Amino acid sequence: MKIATWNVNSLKVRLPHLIDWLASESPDAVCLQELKCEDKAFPLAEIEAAGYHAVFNGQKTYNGVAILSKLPAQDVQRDIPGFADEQKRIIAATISDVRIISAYVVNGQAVGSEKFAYKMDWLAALTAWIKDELTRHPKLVLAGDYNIAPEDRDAHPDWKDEIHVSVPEREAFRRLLDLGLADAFRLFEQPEKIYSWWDYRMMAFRRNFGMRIDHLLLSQALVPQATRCWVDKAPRKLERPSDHAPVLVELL
DNA sequence: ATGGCTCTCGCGGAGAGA
Repeated sequence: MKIATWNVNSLKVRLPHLIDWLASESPDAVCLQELKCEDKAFPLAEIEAAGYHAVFNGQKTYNGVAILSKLPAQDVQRDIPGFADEQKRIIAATISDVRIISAYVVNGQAVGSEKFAYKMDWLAALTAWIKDELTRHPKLVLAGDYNIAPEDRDAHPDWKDEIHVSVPEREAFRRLLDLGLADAFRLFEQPEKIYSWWDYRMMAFRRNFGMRIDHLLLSQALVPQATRCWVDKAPRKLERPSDHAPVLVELL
């Protein structure tokens, strides 16, 4: 089973890239973030024509998440239960016997800002909810754009103590791992300087001035099933790319 | 080097992203 996460930065603009990529990679499930479209505008016909089911939690202009899957999704959950939030950042579904969550974590703008406080509150609510989900679903994948580079080696060294690499954010990420989740990427030997996001400016992609902020966290029951995890940089090289590259994990 | 992109809404230019 191949599971991917990809922040597409507008599903409408990236649809041709997505359709081509589904054909070439043939993932069993794909978590998407930053759809930037309402549910009524979701391109369901095109996705179905590509051979995928889709469940989605969309919003105009901002945010929006989806799960595409070859098998139909069951027990679909939208948003974090009990957490009042206008922003559409969560969708969860069971595919086969695996609970899959597509999460678009708050950006946070700047350490100490109001948006940063929202990011920390949001992560606390996510962590409490995932703890609960794990009691019901031993096989769980928490996939998405975390807007956190977990360690120094996950960001170009010019980033220091700023948003995405700050201590409080990294502690929040650690609290997720402490639930018994494992960063699939770090289960395997990896080359250095692998990132999943590069700014559109400054020729950042060409200079590999990026961060690894898109992650697939696996529950303990899934860790022994993981055989490979990698970032697919190919779609980032296309014309009009998303600023994020997809990340994939392969499970037995 | 944090600007200098790219996206959305909507028709000019602002806000957000990371």
